[in-house]
Amino acid sequence: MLMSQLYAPTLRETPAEAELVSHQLMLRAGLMRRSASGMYSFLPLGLRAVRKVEQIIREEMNAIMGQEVLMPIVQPAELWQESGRWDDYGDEMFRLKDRHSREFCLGPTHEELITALVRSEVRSYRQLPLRLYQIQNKYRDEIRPRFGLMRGREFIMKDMYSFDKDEEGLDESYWAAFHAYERIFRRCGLDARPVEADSGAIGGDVTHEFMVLAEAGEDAILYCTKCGYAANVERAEGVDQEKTAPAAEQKPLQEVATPQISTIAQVCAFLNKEPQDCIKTLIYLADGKPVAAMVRGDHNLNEIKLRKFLKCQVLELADEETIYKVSGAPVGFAGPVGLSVPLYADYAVKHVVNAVVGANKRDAHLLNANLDRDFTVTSFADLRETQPGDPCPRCQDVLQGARGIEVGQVFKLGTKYSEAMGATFLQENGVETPLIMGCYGIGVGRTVAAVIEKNHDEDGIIWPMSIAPYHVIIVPVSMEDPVQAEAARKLYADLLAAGVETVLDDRDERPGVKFKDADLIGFPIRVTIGPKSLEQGEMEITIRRSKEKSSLPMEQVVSEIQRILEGGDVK
RNA sequence: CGGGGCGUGGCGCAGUUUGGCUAGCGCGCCUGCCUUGGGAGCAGGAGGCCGGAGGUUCAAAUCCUCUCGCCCCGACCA
Repeated sequence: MLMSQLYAPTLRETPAEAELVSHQLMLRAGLMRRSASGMYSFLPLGLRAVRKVEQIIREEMNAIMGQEVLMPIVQPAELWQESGRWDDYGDEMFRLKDRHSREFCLGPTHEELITALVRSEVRSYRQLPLRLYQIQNKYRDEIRPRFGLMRGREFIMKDMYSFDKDEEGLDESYWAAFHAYERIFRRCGLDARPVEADSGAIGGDVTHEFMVLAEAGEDAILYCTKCGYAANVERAEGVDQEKTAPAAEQKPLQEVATPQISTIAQVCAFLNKEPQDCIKTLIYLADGKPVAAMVRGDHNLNEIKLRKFLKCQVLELADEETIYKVSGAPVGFAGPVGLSVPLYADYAVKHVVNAVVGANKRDAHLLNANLDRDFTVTSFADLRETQPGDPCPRCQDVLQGARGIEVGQVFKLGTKYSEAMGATFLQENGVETPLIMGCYGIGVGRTVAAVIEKNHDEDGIIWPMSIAPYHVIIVPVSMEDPVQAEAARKLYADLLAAGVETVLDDRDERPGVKFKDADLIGFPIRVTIGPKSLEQGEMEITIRRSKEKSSLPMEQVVSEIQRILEGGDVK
């Protein structure tokens, strides 16, 4: 490709719309442009990187017996009504009607479609296992799109669906996908670590997310350096610890006036207490019924855990009116003493002695509240959000915290969709059984963004060889000089002939401009052709990542580049 | 949806508080000269219904009302 022809409009200045480095660089390097909030057009360079990631994914999916299919973006409402998700998905689903007023959506995912596709064709265990995948645009009307490709409303996703005859089969499919993911991300030059995760709306119990550790990541994860445990904070288990400190003496319960003081921070400042001396009592509506949940003052409640524990569909913080009705006080003064609704407490609450709690009375708190003496709880459970510094649920060592970009997730779905949609097969013993499913997604655009997030410097992108839009850029210092121009064109032709993806910067620009663009776009290898070295019959190779330069005789350039390419990535 | 911010040539911004002359600056773009190992220099030039609609006024980028879009923080998610 000739640089003069390549549609890669680079920007000297950073567009105001971008916050994240990866987003800024994708715009500056001319990889993509925004068309609407959360929607992007890929330009040639960006698309080439995307295609390379897709190709790696295809190879690894095919290697585990995945077969590629392509399903529509526009999906009929009926299928979603069958699974119940037409209502569950809510505002996040892009919905539309055709001219006959029939309802459709832009697919946010494809479980329904694939299940429908398979149920009409798979009849027997002999046809299993079946692993189908597709790479397709998906649509979610995100509440807040942000960070360029990290959270768009339109995004490219690979998803594979597995269908097995039993749990063992599902397990095999699951781990095959799991290990394929490890290979995929490694090939993309990413260190993506699997963490235990919550399955969210998709359903299922066993699931891992693949996280690229990065400050820009939207997810918080916890991990243990000793035993290797790693989990999303949404999922990370809390530990029911034994009491360590000797029991302090229980002081008498006492009510204190706390006018206008309702948050933990305010209470602590006012009463000269520490957050861990307090117990937070939160009033929730679980499927419409009020319940109370308690965590220690320095802890946060994990709503996912509470919802699972209560086995309810909808869990939301109670409105002011309900809180008043339940606690007899405005928001901020609820406490366990004398509360009549079911009361669930996090394990850590067990060990708070002489706690500060709300008095269930406006502008008042209680000092020295103690479990059993002053209040009882309906039951204890793991309800808090686990945080860095907490003990590891596996080995009790200290958990570390980090932020991560979720580039992929694997789920064991079980029979949620096959059952709802009647996708069954006949087992060997003739019994009709729902297919056992798994699903496995990778955000392709997000993966590209994560690669850039982890591979850049102040000058621009540093592509790993495996997904670089082009491998090599040839930069003649001046195309005006016929000797340089001739040498550059010859090298260009030779590299193309050798199958090396090459761009020749034939623009009539000063060398500085060409170097800056080359660095910004991030070609892994640059060949500089200048008058001085050319006199010696030499050219100069610069490695983008290390900035390492070496001059060598021009007839050796092609073979040297091939050597570098065969050596895999240039780190 | 709540909170905050922003819409002025392709990009980055000033001007808006306190209405007033032809709407500026840097970068980019076009032409010419010159220059050629890290975003050169000089000269000339093109390009803007100031997001949109309505209103106030002799006069609106500037004041008022409504509206659309975009970004950031939060609740949701690959």
